[in-house]
Amino acid sequence: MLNYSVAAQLETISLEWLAERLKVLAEPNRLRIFSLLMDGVRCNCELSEALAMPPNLISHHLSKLRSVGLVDAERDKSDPRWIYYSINRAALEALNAAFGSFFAPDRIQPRWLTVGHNTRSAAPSRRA
Amino acid sequence: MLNYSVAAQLETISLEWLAERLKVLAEPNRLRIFSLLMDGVRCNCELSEALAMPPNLISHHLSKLRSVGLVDAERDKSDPRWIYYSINRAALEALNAAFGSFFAPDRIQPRWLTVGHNTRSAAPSRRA
DNA sequence: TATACAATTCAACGTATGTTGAACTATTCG
DNA sequence: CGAATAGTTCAACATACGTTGAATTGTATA
Repeated sequence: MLNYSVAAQLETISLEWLAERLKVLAEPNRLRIFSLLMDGVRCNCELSEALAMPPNLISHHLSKLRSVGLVDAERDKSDPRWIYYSINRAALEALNAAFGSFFAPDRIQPRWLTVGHNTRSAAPSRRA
Repeated sequence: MLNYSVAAQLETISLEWLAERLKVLAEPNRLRIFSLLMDGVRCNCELSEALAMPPNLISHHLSKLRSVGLVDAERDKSDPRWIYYSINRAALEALNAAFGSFFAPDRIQPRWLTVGHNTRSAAPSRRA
């Protein structure tokens, strides 16, 4: 099949795509920041106070969240010193879709399902 | 409120719980192993061959997946050298539930929703 | 103009982690 | 018994990463 390698490559891409986002989210403090942002747009100083973390650390974690598009930033128009951070809903929905499709329990297959269906058995050949 | 700190602690626990699992999953090779296990129970040697990775590395990643209960192991009764690995469906379902509830797009709140609802405004006080 | 404030950037540190290669255990097969 | 097989464990390495403290940028305020 000609499309096989393409499909395989696409799956590889989406797998890397998913891993990259999970890596960004797989950190307790970033999860806390993310959760506060879910409750509403926040600035660095608010997050810093709420989580008792220095502003530069908040800034570091926010940049990671922004690097994968999950968080947006917008300067205050009346006072440009302030930057408001928010969850990018489209990015979050895309992540949910990818996660749900990759980790869907219905994907789990019993071992011996395809025995005899193919020249290559579902069980490993016990001899070389 | 008396239950507040308890609820906060519970949320902290589940947040750490979620972060721990995401950390285990946030690795491309572990995602590949997990995906193959979704297709059916596999032994180390099968995974090793399919992913072109040394058996000790597969073993290392499998132990990480097992450490959070997402993967089970079972020895072959007729030949104890073989160990069959499989996805723990209950653990996967629990993870899906936690992920879906934490990252549900409907949780996203607009910034100014609770203005005037509390003594503490949704906006940070611009002065000390 | 000098001070205060929001936020980022930079350098440095210790720790965690994926990968590699070799050694080791346990069981089956010739 | 000796060789082969499946799998783990151990030591070592380079890299990635979260945290800290200080310096820097840009804007508002007294």
